[in-house]
Order: sequence, then structure tokens, then C-alpha cells
Amino acid sequence: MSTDVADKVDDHLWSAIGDPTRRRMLDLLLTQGDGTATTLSDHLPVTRQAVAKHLVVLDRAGLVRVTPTGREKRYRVDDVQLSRAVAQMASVGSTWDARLQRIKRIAETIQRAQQD
Amino acid sequence: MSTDVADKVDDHLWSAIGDPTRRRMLDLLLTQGDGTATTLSDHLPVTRQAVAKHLVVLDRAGLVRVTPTGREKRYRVDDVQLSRAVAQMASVGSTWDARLQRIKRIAETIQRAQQD
DNA sequence: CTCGTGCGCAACCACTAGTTGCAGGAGGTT
DNA sequence: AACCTCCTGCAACTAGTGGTTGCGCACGAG
Repeated sequence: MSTDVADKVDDHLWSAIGDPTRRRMLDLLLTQGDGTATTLSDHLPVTRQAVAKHLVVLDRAGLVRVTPTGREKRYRVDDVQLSRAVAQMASVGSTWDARLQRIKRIAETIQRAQQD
Repeated sequence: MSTDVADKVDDHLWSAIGDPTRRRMLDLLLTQGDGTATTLSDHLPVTRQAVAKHLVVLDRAGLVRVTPTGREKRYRVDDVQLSRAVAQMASVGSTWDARLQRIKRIAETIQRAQQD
């Protein structure tokens, strides 16, 4: 069967949002508009260096864009790419939902048949 | 701010479905009804041992249930728990979507104000 | 009983998330 | 100009994980 949902997702994107720390970083960037490695690490339980590494990953996935201003580098979320990521999550979710419902329907059919 | 979306998700669940191989395994279990480590590895690009390790992770996350039959162990998806996982993905997705739309609305407001 | 097949365990490799420590460069202050 | 501060980047090290190979064991079918 070629309807394998795993084939439809961009693994770089998915693994980028798969990490809990990176999800929280995206969350912070969304609520605060922008941020640097240092300001983000203030609101996270990890060091600045760890945040910097995650920012590299997010940048490679295209989820953030960076603008060097003076001696700091401000990051902010790339709306389009994050929308794509959200769409992929929704795609996987709806696929699984559909299969679960199909299974449920079959189970009910069997149960009804046994009651007759 | 307590609206942090990362606080709402079960990290065990999320990291379980975060791995591409595990997603494909769930997919196979959904389409085929059930499977063992060996039968799953036939349809995957990894060895049986790797699959077995993933099955442990999925089992700990509650996403699959196992029934030993004879000398083999048949795994199948736990519908309720997978539904929970799907719901969490949808939750994160809709939260981000809402924030993106709020940002977009603000941006449009600013642009309109500048044009006046 | 024997053979085959499925499972589990152990050792090993590669990569990633995290840490600490240090060097360097841009900005503001005196 | 000199200095101090603060943010960044690089390097080395640890812990955990996804993956492999190899082996031993047990159970079911012939």
C-alpha cells in the first residue's frame, strides 16, 4: 500500500519540531516576536550554547530566519514554513484518525453481526 | 505566560511518534491490523532488533499492546492512546496556527495604518 | 527428535542533546 | 584611545538513542 503517511512528511521539518526544547523555542519566538540565543536561554532550562545549536537546526529546516543586528543575531519564525509544518502534522493526524475510525466501524459491524 | 503549548503535551507520547521509523511502524500496524517484530521488519529498512527496540518504546508510551501467541508476540495499536496522540498534535498545530494568524492580522493592521 | 524460525541479550558504532571552558569581537563609557 | 561588558562562536567531553552484527535459547512444526 502506497498510502504510507510517513512518505508524505518532510523528515527535516518533523524532526525539527519533534524536539521539546525546539518546540518551546518556537513558542517563545512566536509570543515574543523575536529573540537571540541569549534571551531565549533565559526562558529555557538549557544553556545558551544548547539553544544556539537548536537555532542552527531550526535555521536549516527553514523554520526561523536570522538578521544580524550589531553584535547580536535576532531570530524570528518563518511563518510560511511553520504553516507547512502545521499542515504536515494535521495530515498525519487526520490519516491516523481516518484509519482508527475505519477500524472502529469494522469492529462495530462485527459486533452487530454477532448479536444477530 | 502559562499558554506555553509545550506544557500541554505528553513528552513520552510525542517523542514516541516523533521518530520516523516508529511512525511507519504505527502505520503498518494500522493497515495490517497486527504484527510481530519480524513481520514489521520485513516492510522496513531496519533490522528486526531495531524494530524490537522501537516496539519497547511504543509499548512504554502505551501506543501498542502485546499479546504473546505461541512463540511469537503480536503487537497491535491501542486506539485510545493513538487518538490522544493525534489530539495533542492537533492541539499544538491549532495553537501555532492561531498565533500565526494573530501575527498576520497585526502585520496587516500596521500596513493599513501606514498607507493612511 | 530434530530442525527451523522467532525472540532476547550483549557489544559495538554514529549521531545528537547537553554541558563547561575559553577566545574573540562589537558597543558603550570614561 | 582604553576599557569593560556582553553576546557570539569554537572545542572537548558526557549521556542517551537509533542502528548494526553476532550469538544463544526456546518453542512449534515436521
